[in-house]
Amino acid sequence: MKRVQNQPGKIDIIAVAKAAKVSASTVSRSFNHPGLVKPATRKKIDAAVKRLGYIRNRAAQAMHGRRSGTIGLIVPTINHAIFAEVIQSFSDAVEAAGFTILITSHGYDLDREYAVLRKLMEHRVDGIAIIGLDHSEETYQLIEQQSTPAIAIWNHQPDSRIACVGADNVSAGRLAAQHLIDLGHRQIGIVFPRAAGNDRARDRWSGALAALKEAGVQVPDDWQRVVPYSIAKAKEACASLLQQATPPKALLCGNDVIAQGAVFAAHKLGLRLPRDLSVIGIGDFKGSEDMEPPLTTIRIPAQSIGQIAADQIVQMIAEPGDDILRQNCAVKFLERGTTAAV
Amino acid sequence: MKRVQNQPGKIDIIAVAKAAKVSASTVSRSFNHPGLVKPATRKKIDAAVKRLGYIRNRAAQAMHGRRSGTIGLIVPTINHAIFAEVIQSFSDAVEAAGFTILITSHGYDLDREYAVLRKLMEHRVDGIAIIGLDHSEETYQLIEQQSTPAIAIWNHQPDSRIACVGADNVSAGRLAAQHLIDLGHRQIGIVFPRAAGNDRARDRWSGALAALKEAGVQVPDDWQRVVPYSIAKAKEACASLLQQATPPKALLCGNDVIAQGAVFAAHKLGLRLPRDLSVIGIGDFKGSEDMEPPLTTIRIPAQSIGQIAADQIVQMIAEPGDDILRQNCAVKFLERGTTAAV
DNA sequence: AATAGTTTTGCAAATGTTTTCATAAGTTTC
DNA sequence: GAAACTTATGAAAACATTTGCAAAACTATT
Repeated sequence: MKRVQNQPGKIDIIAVAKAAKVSASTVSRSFNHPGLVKPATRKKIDAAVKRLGYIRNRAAQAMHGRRSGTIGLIVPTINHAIFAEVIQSFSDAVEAAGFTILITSHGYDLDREYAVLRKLMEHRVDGIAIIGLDHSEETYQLIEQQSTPAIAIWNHQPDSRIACVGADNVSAGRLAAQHLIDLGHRQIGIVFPRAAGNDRARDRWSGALAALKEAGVQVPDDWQRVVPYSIAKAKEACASLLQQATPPKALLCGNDVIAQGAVFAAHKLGLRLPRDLSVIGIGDFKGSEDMEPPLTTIRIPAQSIGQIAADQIVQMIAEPGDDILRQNCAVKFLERGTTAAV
Repeated sequence: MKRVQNQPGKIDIIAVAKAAKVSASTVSRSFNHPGLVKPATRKKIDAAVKRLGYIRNRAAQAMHGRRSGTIGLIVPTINHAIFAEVIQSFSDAVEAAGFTILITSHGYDLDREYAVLRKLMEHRVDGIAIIGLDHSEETYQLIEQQSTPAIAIWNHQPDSRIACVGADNVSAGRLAAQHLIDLGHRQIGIVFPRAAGNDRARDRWSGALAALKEAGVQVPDDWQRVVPYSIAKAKEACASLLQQATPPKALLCGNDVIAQGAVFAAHKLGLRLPRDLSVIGIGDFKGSEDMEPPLTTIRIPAQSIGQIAADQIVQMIAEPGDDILRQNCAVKFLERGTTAAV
């Protein structure tokens, strides 16, 4: 039995070719190298495409060593203000260049990170962007071995193993601590996220500690808290910290989410900011500026990091080279309403 | 010149087959139907895979009418707390089922939405998830014509053109208004996002207005504001609203972001919540509960909407059917600290 | 009007996998 | 120890494209 058409709904390039009375090669060329086909022919083809509702098959294209047209993005989680911002700007810039992003999250689990990276590679992404520089040896090896262009987003390190664009978290931590010191604070509490698998947090922490040490400030254990990335938990932890017999007069927070929790905790306890307590965050997340009082913080330019990273990876895909590019995006101290001299 | 290998770095299934001294078919089977190949052979193959660092090529698989293993997700923007939450839960559930998500955003532009949808279809996604039910005719036609399983996330409508899982925004709006009315409020201000291309906002608005009308409450133009989705802008607009000669005693906000802006504006003006002013939001975004005071709001269960939608689309991909499934996720009124009787 | 040059097109091979069918290799069973 | 099954493997076709090469169709030049 000869079928009139392979499948009723199956419109492939051959169907288009037939409808336009040309060969499949010409149709393909008309898409990929329009200059090589006569305008009149192209018009016939376009008409057929429209009439039949044909949609090109990237999977089949990808098989020819052509680009898949996708860039893989690996993030710890989508559901945090800070990553949302960088994801958005990265995605916008990458889409403007004609790519689509395949996004995966791993919940700060390095093994899952490796697994999702593998999956992205199965999809033959043209490039990989990944948050941070803290990855398992396996992960790095896979990237190197596959020679897929890859870029780390979010922090800068002069000796990074792969290309990176981001900020220097050590100096972010240092800057935050220095500000409190400059204001004359000596009774300083520290509230940070867990450092394991999170180089951002670790770097900030070490930067802050270094500055504090240089200034001769000691932070007793009672004034330190490790909290997850959550306003509620941070609020709770800060409340308990501040309700001690001798509470600190300033709180240095590992990021703005924690700082927001700290501000709310202070509100709740009836403390007036910045008179009774100074709070400083790191990150300058969306919303930090709009709080009451507006949060003093160290700005990490998420939006421009995302965009620069996108431009960079697109560039690396277009013309692969061997040198590892590293770009440092300056952090910036923003004095707002939550800190004051002691 | 005979090449020893196609390309130095090109490890395909044939290379693996050679290394394991079996045929390519066996290698393929070993991946896709492990039961059909002898354990000993499988072991040899696995060893070769590992040794050569082979990574399967989904693009080539997809060509066989096999699944591409991707699900397309179209959102207005990633960078909003509320979508971030639903994206995250959707993505988690979908990944658990072995899929990866291709994500695109269109910035509330219906034409771009169509364009990104097309792009997703070029990538032969196995299914499509899209936020809301407000789409261009073109978009709907493309979905129907391609017969790709599709689901709308975020709002429920009994007569939706495609499957949907979400909440009823009309009753969310109604509930919010009713609460203020029940508390005895009559002087109520309204702050909403623009309704164009945003059926969520429109529905909430009409629900709220209906409830107000039934209660005989009139809202003068002076007490209404249309603001973009931004804490800063909302804060500003609310501040100006509240600084009028005769300000309202309650603010009904189109979503929690706006409500947060309202709360900060009140703080700034020295108003005490809920004594001097009541504020209610809609959404229950992450963080709303943790504010000071905690925000009274109507909860839209983003997390479970995302998850149900994911399960649903996976199901639709596994066994396509003709009936359109619609699931309503109940909204829930949450009385917290920002509202009080007049 | 024939030649040389250029532009446009089609044929066929190639891409990396899966799958159908056939065959080879093992097991039972009598 | 042969016959009848069962299980494991390989060869080749199929999938939807792209592309190198060569032929065909034009144009320009003499």
